[in-house]
Amino acid sequence: MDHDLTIGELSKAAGVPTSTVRYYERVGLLKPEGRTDGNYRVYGEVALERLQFIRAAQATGFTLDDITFLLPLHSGTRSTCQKVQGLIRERLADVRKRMDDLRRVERVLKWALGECRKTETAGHCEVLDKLIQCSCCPPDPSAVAPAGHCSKKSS
Amino acid sequence: MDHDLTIGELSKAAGVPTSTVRYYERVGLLKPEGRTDGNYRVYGEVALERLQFIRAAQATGFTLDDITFLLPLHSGTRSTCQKVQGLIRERLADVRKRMDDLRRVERVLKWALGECRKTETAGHCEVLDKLIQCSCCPPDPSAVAPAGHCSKKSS
DNA sequence: CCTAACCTTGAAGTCGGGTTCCAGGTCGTG
DNA sequence: CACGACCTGGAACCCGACTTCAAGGTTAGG
Repeated sequence: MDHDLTIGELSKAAGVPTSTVRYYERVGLLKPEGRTDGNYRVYGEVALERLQFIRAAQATGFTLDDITFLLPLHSGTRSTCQKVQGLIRERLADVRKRMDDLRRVERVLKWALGECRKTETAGHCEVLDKLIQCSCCPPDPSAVAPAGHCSKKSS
Repeated sequence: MDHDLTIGELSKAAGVPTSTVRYYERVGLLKPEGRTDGNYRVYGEVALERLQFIRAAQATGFTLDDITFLLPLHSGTRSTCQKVQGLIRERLADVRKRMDDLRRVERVLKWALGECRKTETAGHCEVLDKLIQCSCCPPDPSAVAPAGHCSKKSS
């Protein structure tokens, strides 16, 4: 193992386009170990791990900028636990806020679905008018706000 | 209450820059109720609610395009309950998937935080190495993860 | 009446995270 | 030694979501 990889092999192995790998190099995230005689990039296993780390970190919501900071930690540097913890806590707060928002949206959508079923027999689906009024997207002003269906927190 | 708002008041109330409000108007998300004699935009309470919803939805990862999805349906269609329900259900599925993803990420981050504290004394923060191993498997399967490095829990 | 704070439009700029295009150079197989 | 598949650098382009700029109009307070 530990056989060297071309950029294409690396890309394939990590499921990332070569263009993206070169882009990561441009922004300083992932350097090749060296070059061949023909000036091809040469990567080792470590690069694959790094690349996978980058994608994983991205998937958990870290920006490339964050990752620039995380990477040195990942490979070898020590005892910056405090900084790492700070970053993790930030992400965590972020995640929680997003979950709250999602729950709100879910509540609205669920309500809308039920409402829609109710009005189905009426021949005209009015739920969107209502949904629009409490959530988004303007109807014409004539249709505005007959009821307090939005403001309820419970019920 | 329900007094009209200028764009500045609306912005302040929602915590969104006026430039953004105008941008939302440009892309068809939020129209003013009308204009004053001096050609100032006039908004009502409804607009504030909409704006807040837009921001909440955005924060959960919906694009502005997603948020626009109700508009075409709204205008003049009737008895489209089925279509509407389909769309709502789609969004709902979407929301739930996002919540799952978020929960997964949250779990990983929480674990990482605890782990980080544990390994602190070891002098080297190893939590990131570990984070790689459990946090992969991205939301978009096409993007990453060709082969097994996701499923292995230890290495 | 003057001034400062607010508003108007349209166009251009920014930023993150890439992708695409060009004009070649290199490798391995028949 | 020719062919296609791969690689090279650099620059340009793309998209979403804004922000900023320029040049001027409106409005409230002193």
